[in-house]
Amino acid sequence: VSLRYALLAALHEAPATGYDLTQRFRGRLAHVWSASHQQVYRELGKLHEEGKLAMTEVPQTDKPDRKLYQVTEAGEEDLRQWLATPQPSPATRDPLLVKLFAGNLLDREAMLAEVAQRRAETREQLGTFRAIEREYFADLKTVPMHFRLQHLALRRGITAMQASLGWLDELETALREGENLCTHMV
Amino acid sequence: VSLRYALLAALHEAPATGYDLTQRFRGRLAHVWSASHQQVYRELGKLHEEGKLAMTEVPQTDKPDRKLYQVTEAGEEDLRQWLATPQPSPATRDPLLVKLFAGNLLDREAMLAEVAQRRAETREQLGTFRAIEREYFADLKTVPMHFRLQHLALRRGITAMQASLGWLDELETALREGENLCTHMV
DNA sequence: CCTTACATGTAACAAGTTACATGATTAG
DNA sequence: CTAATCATGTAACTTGTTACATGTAAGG
Repeated sequence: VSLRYALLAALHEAPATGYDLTQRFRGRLAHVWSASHQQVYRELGKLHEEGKLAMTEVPQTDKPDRKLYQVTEAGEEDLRQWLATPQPSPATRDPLLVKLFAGNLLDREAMLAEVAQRRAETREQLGTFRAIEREYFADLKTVPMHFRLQHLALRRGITAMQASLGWLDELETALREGENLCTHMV
Repeated sequence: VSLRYALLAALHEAPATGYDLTQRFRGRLAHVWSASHQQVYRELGKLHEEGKLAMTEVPQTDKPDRKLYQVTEAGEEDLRQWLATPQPSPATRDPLLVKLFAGNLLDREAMLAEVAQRRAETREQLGTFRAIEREYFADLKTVPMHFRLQHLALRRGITAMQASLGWLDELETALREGENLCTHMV
């Protein structure tokens, strides 16, 4: 149920359109929450219907009109209540880890390629997170509370990516070592 | 689409019933994949219908009969093909991180309570993972390949939990410090 | 000419959650 | 008497993904 609250929180920060929100979920908020534009538009529609969001159409020439959403009092109250309710930790579901349990069916070369790909993705993510850190959290002196918490959230993303890279190295080493030990990975 | 392959991989390791698989997803495999018993039974039914799994009913006295599943050749081929296909990295979706973006709506006491709860859950998970490590991976000398890879998967879970605990400490510190700086968290 | 950015959506499907349902046995 | 473990499922719902649909403008 958290998508709606992710939207409410993001709109509480600053009013935005569905398009903007989709961008945020792929940029600054990628380590926090993710959603496709279809999900975003659908949920915004629902929230608006329920009176949790107010909508203003902003006409544009040359480009399609924008629908700017902002949180209503009802929406704020909803968000406040959700904030007060402890949320369960998210479940882990990583297909790469699943593969490690396939034993002798695993193909070393394919795995090495996948590890390389995963590493590239992870490095890129890490790069964007660091760029965000430089852009938004350069001055660590002037720290209002909400700023510090957002920075902490970002640090979580950064350390997670770093840990991931370290682990991928270990995995690669193990896969390469195996080459000398046995032809079929049994 | 990965649930079916998580099931095929788990059944390739050792034939099992839906009940067994559900237990595995909550125990040894919790850091790899998770699924509720409803999901497991549903997917097993489909896989069996499609001929990817063979099923044997094992009558029991005193307890309900068991339905033991094992991977067929068609299932193995399917799994092999999936293994050869690179899978996307999983998206992050953590409601606790969402909360950090709610700014002035956030209630410090509620957050501290939630952090404490999350820490307790994480510590427990870490405990079980370590127990598994002691039980299954005590002798690091005798290492067949598939064993090493499973150990690596487990190490991933363990280090993730440790990193999580460290971060929760940082978060708690930040929340407490804020108390001295401002009454409302703006 | 082709792709990217801007900006919105619908429809169908797959995956995951929640609630309900049954029924015996064992341990506190 | 109550709860937990064993063992299976159905039904309804919510969430997330994939494919399809439209239309302009700018940049390489």
